[in-house]
Amino acid sequence: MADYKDTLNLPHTEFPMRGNLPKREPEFLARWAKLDLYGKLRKLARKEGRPVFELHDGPPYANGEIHIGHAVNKVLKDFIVKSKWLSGFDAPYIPGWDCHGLPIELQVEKTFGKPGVDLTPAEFRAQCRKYAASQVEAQKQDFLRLGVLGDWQRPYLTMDFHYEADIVRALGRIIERGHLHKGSKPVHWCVDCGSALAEAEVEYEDKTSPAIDVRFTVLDEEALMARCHHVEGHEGNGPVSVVIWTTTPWTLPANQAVAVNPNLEYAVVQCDGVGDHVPERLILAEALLADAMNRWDVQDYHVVAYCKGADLEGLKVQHPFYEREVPIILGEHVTTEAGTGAVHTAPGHGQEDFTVGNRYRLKVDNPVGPDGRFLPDTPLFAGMSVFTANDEIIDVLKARNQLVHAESIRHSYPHCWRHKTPIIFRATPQWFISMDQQGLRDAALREVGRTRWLPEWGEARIRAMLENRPDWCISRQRTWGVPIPLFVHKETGKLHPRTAELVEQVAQRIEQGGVDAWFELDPAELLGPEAPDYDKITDTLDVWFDSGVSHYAVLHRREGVAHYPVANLYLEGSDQHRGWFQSSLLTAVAMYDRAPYRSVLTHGFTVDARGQKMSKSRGNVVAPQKVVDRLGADILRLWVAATDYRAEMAVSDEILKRTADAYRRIRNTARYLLANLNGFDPRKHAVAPADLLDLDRWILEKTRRLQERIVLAYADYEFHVIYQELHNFCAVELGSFYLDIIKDRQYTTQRDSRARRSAQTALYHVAEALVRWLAPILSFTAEDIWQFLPGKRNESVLLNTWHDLPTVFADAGQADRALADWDRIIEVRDAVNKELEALRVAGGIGSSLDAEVDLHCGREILDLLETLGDELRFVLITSDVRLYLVDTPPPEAQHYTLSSNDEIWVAVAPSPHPKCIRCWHHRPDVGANPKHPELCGRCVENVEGPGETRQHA
RNA sequence: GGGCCUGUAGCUCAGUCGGUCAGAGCGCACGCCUGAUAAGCGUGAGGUCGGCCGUUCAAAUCGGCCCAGGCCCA
Repeated sequence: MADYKDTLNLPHTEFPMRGNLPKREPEFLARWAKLDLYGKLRKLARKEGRPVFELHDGPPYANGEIHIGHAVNKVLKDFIVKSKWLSGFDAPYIPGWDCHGLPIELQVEKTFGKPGVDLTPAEFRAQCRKYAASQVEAQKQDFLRLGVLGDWQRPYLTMDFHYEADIVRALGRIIERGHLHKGSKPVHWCVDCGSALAEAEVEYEDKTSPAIDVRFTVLDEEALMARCHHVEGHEGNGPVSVVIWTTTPWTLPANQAVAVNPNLEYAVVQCDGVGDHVPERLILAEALLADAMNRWDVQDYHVVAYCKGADLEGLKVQHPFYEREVPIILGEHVTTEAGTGAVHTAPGHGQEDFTVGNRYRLKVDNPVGPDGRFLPDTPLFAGMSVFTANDEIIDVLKARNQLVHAESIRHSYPHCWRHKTPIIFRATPQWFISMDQQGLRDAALREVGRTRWLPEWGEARIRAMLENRPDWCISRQRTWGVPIPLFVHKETGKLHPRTAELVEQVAQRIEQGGVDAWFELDPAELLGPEAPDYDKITDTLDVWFDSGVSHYAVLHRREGVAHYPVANLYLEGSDQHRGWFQSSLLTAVAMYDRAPYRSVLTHGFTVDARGQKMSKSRGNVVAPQKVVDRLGADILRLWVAATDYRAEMAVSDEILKRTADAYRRIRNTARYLLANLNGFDPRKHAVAPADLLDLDRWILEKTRRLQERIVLAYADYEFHVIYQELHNFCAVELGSFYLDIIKDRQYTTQRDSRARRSAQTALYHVAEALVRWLAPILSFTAEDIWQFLPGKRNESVLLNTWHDLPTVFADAGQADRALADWDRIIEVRDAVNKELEALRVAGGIGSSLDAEVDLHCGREILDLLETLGDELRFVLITSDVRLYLVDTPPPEAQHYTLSSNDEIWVAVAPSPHPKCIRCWHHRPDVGANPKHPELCGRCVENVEGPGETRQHA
């Protein structure tokens, strides 16, 4: 049997079928690094004068390994940046890190001990700086490994000296514009440390505390009773008191109000013998009435009136031992979990009290000193330690007949992690950025309206937060942070009159020597002889302020960008509505009266297959490093692309496996394109659009239209749409139709025939387009493909823009008609396939080429199919097709109605003819040429004649 | 407890203003091919559209309640 294999044009490529990504991706990373791809792109952009699109990076915190959420965030940004490059933009990307703050301090403390105790603050800061740098380096390696393109040589770090200096300058500008406010706020306070504690330094342990019920006597009984609904018409008798319950009697000297829940039902209860008290009326939440009476051991009581908590607002009550009238206020934080439903409120001693107190403009009184003792001017309790004062206060209450009941309880209470001693809440002086004193809130809300929020609900979210948020407390009492470099007059408490100038001088010093330049500064250097009159503030800034001014320290500073710091896009997780989006907005509005971004895009959090959050304790964490090592970064990237990131993003082994399946399909499709482009030189062999076969025009038009959708989807950040389109294109249009059909033409026609070159021309354009579509997402794989594509090309796919696909139809109308015709042909093919399958199951055939088809058609569909002539058999991949105008279709023919309402009857049968060993079609003319007894006529012509011609497929 | 959001086949996603049997690809099952072969092709089976109650001639699509989950607060 003669072998005709070498007369065929079989596909061939060195492009490997398997990606072997974990091993090969690092090779591409090395290429890109050597090439300085990012630098080259920037240079190219400048040369071409491209418009800038700036995605400004939100800095991750420089502590710990990156988790999958970091990966998602950076990969999404990378999709956008790369797609912008391909769309012809100059898309700089400067990655950043957030480097100051408590978590790093805690890490450093673990190793080196406490600042000011085990090492000097300056030494401590040096260690923090070193630690942060090491974390940045480690995270950078992981981000790089994901294939994220950016200026990794020069990232921004909030601890860079110039960044630190700009933080100070930003603060200076905000102060100049009148937003700074000095106030006080309760913080966790350890009386043994004599200092504030951060949330992370607080441990909860059981503690025994007094629990007391205290009378706050209502001053205007009539006003109260007027607000109530009375029971049985009588009002009861005796004094009226609201009863509060507290486990911290020592906070009573600072009391400024009594809070009730506006939605709860309150009862006025006639009690004629609580202890040995005279007849009286007590107010407490109805839901807690039975509990309280039980606690107080009172059997004899009855309700004389009811009211809603909201009805009590504004009534005045008498402080139990001071000459002080305090109001009843409303607070949702008041619950019926314990107590009386009335909460004594001391804004200086509790977070919630502070918040609700702000609303009512209550005084933030703090009679307790740093050592936990009442200040000397505190009546009754001066000098006493708060915990020993508890008993004293109970005695005073008793003596004044204001104590209803006292007992002890055991409950969970915050303790200092160092001393293991109970801590207190104590108001301390702090610095705030005022939301309202210079209209910051309103201006910020206005800017929210001028920003595009994606998804749209982001606007409602941040708006609600801004409307309700309190002033921004920007001061911290920490070591590793940027100083609030202010001088405050010892007598007047006022800022130095030359503050603006001084801040700039400090900034310049910090620019040279980092934050230590302030901490080590002798005030006399700046203030001269005035120095003794001023306090040098040693507070540090909230780290949210650090990252919040990146629009100034990064965008504003970078050359080549417009002078105002407005980024095209910020992109972070949806938690940043409270975090960075807000801190950036507030600082930018405070400094410039405008938002730092035009658009804000958010993504959801990663969850497991069941939609539950990831945590070590649940054991459902997916580590990006593991995914990269096992499957490759491109698989991780493809998963990110495939998932609609606006909601939660589910990851699991199965999901990643499916992603890897999809990857393989895409990769193999690309591989097959390359394999069929073997020997194709686009400059020499490309067929002019007018000379292309119909089927090749079809795929080119399909490709052109798909590209339009893909480019649009990139512009809209709809990556999951791209994934679906791309995958379907590979599987459906290409895999099961176009590529399957052109195999015959590719393999059997002559190497340089128009038939074959036409298909290669189409394949070439498809490949050129596809590799670019892939590049932002499957960056490694696209680069891999790029190296194998025929024709002269530059070093990286990213150095190009979307492929300019040829127009193959005269106009859109003609293209529409052609595509619609092919849709009908595909439906005919589907019908034929069903019949072939039936025949195959019945054992009549194996390959579809073993069969012949008889098609009985209505007039219109017949006309359409006839235009393909003999080439219809290639479209159906059968050995022969016979067309009939429907008359009386044979009984074995199956009837089909197309969606166009065309009707066809399909009959298939095994071909009676011998099989051509070269093209595998069964033809009557096999063996007609004695020189080639096993070949069909067309193959003979292709082997040693002029070669067959094709028009359509 | 509050604000914002999510819930369509095993997986990832479509389902425009409520109206032809709820779609696609993958996966799965079965078959074919062996000239894309740790590939490719064909056929097929999978869904109470989270649940309940309403509005409507008609709801995955509108309203209410509930359940599950997420982010941010309390």
